[in-house]
Amino acid sequence: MAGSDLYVGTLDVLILKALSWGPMHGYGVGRWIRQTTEDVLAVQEGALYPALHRLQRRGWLDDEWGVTETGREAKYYRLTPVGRRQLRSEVERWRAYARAVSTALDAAPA
Amino acid sequence: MAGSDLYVGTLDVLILKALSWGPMHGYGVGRWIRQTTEDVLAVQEGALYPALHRLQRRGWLDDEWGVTETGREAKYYRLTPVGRRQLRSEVERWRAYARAVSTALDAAPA
DNA sequence: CTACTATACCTAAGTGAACTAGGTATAGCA
DNA sequence: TGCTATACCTAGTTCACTTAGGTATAGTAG
Repeated sequence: MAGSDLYVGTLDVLILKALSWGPMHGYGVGRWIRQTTEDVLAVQEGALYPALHRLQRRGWLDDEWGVTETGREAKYYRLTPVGRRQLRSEVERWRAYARAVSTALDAAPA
Repeated sequence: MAGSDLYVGTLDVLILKALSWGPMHGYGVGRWIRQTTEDVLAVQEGALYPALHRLQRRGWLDDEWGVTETGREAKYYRLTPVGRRQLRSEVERWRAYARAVSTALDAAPA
């Protein structure tokens, strides 16, 4: 069911943030998200790879094939300057949103 | 564009929370969300009314026609016991999710 | 040598929530 | 008389995510 795991729309900012640490391949982005959220967010590959392609189409990412530390082929993604600006704006959007929702949910009843 | 305003999936918990204050009509739920989030979230009616019907179909809400303080007909929604349990679980889901994402976004770079 | 797991990539089909963009009707006010 | 706010609604569209597969290789357990 759509939305049973991710709140739809929050994946992009997580991908951008992961790549702000430096170039990373897709599988690594998924691992980064899982690890930094302590398994709270487990991104399905069927969501992850299309999202990477989408962000690249929008000009937020570049890709380049490379080789991992363990000698495997992997496609490395890197933030473009536009992607970096997008990250800042998406982080701001998330913070304002999370603050607003949390305030609403913190109000008195139930 | 889908998701340009709401993170998809967060509307349900906001509706349930609004109704935890007591019975409220749909238009009032929209107003409650807008006001308690200080206009950060402005729910479109095309999202709000279908969501109310959806939650009712799931057995989380009851409805009853009534009259507002200003003498207008309005459909009042009320949480069912199941809806109240659902609210608690959705609030927990939101909190865990928001905590996880915020932690990820707070990490060092960019 | 054989399985199995983890790594690393991918896509097609389906779902469904939200957005867009309309519609109806009434109360109150200028 | 017209405008705004209130109060309800839905049809059509979009598109992110889930489900459910697929390929291929490195490393390890048996």
